[in-house]
Amino acid sequence: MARPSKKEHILREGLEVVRRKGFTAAGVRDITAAAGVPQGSFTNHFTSKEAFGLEILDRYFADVRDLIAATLRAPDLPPLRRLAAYFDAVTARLAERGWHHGCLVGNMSLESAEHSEAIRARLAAIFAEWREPFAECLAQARERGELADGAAPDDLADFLLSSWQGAILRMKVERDPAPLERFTRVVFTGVLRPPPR
Amino acid sequence: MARPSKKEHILREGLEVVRRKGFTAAGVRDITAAAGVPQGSFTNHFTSKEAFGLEILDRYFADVRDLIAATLRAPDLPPLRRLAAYFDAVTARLAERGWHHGCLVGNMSLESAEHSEAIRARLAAIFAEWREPFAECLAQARERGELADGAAPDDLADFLLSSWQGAILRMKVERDPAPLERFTRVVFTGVLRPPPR
DNA sequence: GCGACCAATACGGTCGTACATATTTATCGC
DNA sequence: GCGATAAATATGTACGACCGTATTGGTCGC
Repeated sequence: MARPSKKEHILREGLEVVRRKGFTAAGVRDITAAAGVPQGSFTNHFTSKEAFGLEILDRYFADVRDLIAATLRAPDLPPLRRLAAYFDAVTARLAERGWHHGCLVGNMSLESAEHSEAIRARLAAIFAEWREPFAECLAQARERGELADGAAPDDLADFLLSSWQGAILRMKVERDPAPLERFTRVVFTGVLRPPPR
Repeated sequence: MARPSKKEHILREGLEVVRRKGFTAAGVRDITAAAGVPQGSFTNHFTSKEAFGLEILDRYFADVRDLIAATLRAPDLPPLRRLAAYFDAVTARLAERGWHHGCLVGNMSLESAEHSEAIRARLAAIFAEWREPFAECLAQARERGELADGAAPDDLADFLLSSWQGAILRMKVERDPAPLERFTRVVFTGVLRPPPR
């Protein structure tokens, strides 16, 4: 066929640039410079910047899937513990970036969903997939009698996912983990309470 | 002084353009064109685009203050009713825009907080002020025995505010009010429950 | 006539994208 | 084995448009 592609390299470094600067503000030249490739390489691998945006979204969410597998689907933990493990793991990753960059999915939701119908649709699909492991966890918790009656697991899952995005938003503004900690505190003492007995 | 300034006009129309396109993507020429003024007028009234951004933030939040006064501080409603009135009023405004544009504060939090320290600081101040009427409402509800013990009013207020931003984010992606409705459903049945008796 | 505002134009730089050409490599006929 | 071929990738450069900002002079009201 042909020689080894630098596409992966562009995606990896480009994702990083977009996380730092935002999708609109990150120029094609910023991306290729970070990847150490000439400008033309971008055109070769991506039909447009929008197409590139779709690919980094997929790449980012693939990583989220791994995180979900390691936490929400952990085999030997009770459901609510798995939930807590997920939020803790994300918090640790956000800490690595000094509470600066937040979540690519959330960032592009507010920045790019309006500009591009393709990106908006992809984001919607991502959120739909994202909800499932949460809903499963919550359903299991209720089944085991560890979660009081209340909203349906699907509703609760979407609520947690959305609210978590809101907490990350606040974290970005305050550059401080307090909003994340407040989230887990309120959620695990107020929202996900055990049934009365 | 001098002849009537077009600054207000630029701010009003510019705010609209920024809400539609995002702060980065909205060019100075877009703004002046929407206001029907020549380009130079922008330079005359704003030392930079960043300064303009700070002013539209203030302008936007002044409107939020009015909404708060009309709902969260309504004299003749019980506290939790006032909370619901606030979320309903915001939902009505988002509906006017076809669930497209979300909240300027949230948008700039994810898009511009990283680019400009001045904007980040202003956003933090806005959120701090925003929390107060919520915290008051919640404290009153607890005082009147209409809200179960749990998280401190300050924590709960920030949690609600953040989570509401998250719900708006999801609304923007799905272009549908379902996330907003889910928010109020979960919050008013699960988070803000009455004390046991 | 002075200060505040309006108006027009221009600057240097960057944007996303296009394109023509060169280089590398897997595959296949032989 | 081996050279030809075709496909995929790499590269360098250029386009036209737009970016935020600056500058200059005109115009109005006090």
